[in-house]
Amino acid sequence: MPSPRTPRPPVGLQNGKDLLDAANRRVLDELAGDPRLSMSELARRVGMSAPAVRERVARLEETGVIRGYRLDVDPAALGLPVAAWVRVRPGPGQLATIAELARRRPEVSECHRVSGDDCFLLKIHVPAIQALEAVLDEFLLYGQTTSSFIVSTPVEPRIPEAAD
Amino acid sequence: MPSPRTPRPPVGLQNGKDLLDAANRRVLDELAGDPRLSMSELARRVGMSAPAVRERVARLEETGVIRGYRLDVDPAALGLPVAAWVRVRPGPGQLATIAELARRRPEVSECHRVSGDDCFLLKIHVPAIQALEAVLDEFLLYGQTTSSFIVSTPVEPRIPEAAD
DNA sequence: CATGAAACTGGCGTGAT
DNA sequence: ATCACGCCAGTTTCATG
Repeated sequence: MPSPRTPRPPVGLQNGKDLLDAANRRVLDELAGDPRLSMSELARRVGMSAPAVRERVARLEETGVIRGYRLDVDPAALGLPVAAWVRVRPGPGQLATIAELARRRPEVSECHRVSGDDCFLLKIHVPAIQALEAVLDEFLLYGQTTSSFIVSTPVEPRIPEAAD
Repeated sequence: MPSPRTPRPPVGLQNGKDLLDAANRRVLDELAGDPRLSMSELARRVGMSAPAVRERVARLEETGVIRGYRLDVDPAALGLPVAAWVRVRPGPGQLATIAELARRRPEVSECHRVSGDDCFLLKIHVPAIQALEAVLDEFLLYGQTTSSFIVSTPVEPRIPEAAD
């Protein structure tokens, strides 16, 4: 095994060259599979010493490659089996209102500002289809909505890669 | 050891009474805040012993309330600063083709089957706007697409709750 | 490499069914 | 009496300087 002689004091975020060598890619893949891996186990899998792999993970966190760790809770188990994507087109001057409303509404699990005819894309979770009415009603005070129920998820959230 | 255990039938998912008592809610909230909390620290925060809280977390995993733990990687740090939501409307008989293509394409980080005029909603990450062309081209072989660039994310993915 | 902390295991007590 | 749950104290493994 080569000694980890990586001289990289000033590594910019845009310069992904050093940060994404083969070893770090393996670290990310293994951590993606199970973020709670112990450093020792992670070291075993990528064929490095524990301190070495710890240093790499710390570096990935500091530089923002690893933004954080998240808990994946099943909304259905929380009593919210119905999920929908809702596009919202705000009325004049209501942009900030919609964003604020999305933040405040507990049924909203995600909100993106997007280009195109609609300005926002929201992911919404409710106990039953009927319960969507109350949510939509409030957004309709400030704009127009288009709803699509999520029937299945062929690709669960995963780490993207550049094309081959 | 992989963290998510195999789901088991005994406890119905809709029977949230036992699974979502106050203690478990606190466990979920704390874990959502930091999924890498040690069991000891978690136990301290919710006011229980470590083995007790370990048992609760294990149960939440077994019953599928906790679906897993995910690594949040910044696509920009991976050289993919441009993100877009793309709706895809498959041509006749191309439903399965689109789903398979979404799975295969590394730029796709997420794919939902939805109701409405379009059948699929994809999240796509590319190094630059121009690179979207090649991706769209392949999907356009089997259907129509509508793209919206993600400008910002007012609400980062979070755990939804039922309305008050 | 050494030390302190945390993860696991088995055994025991308690309270509800 | 059984079962479900939590605590305690043992050993082993891990994190960190």
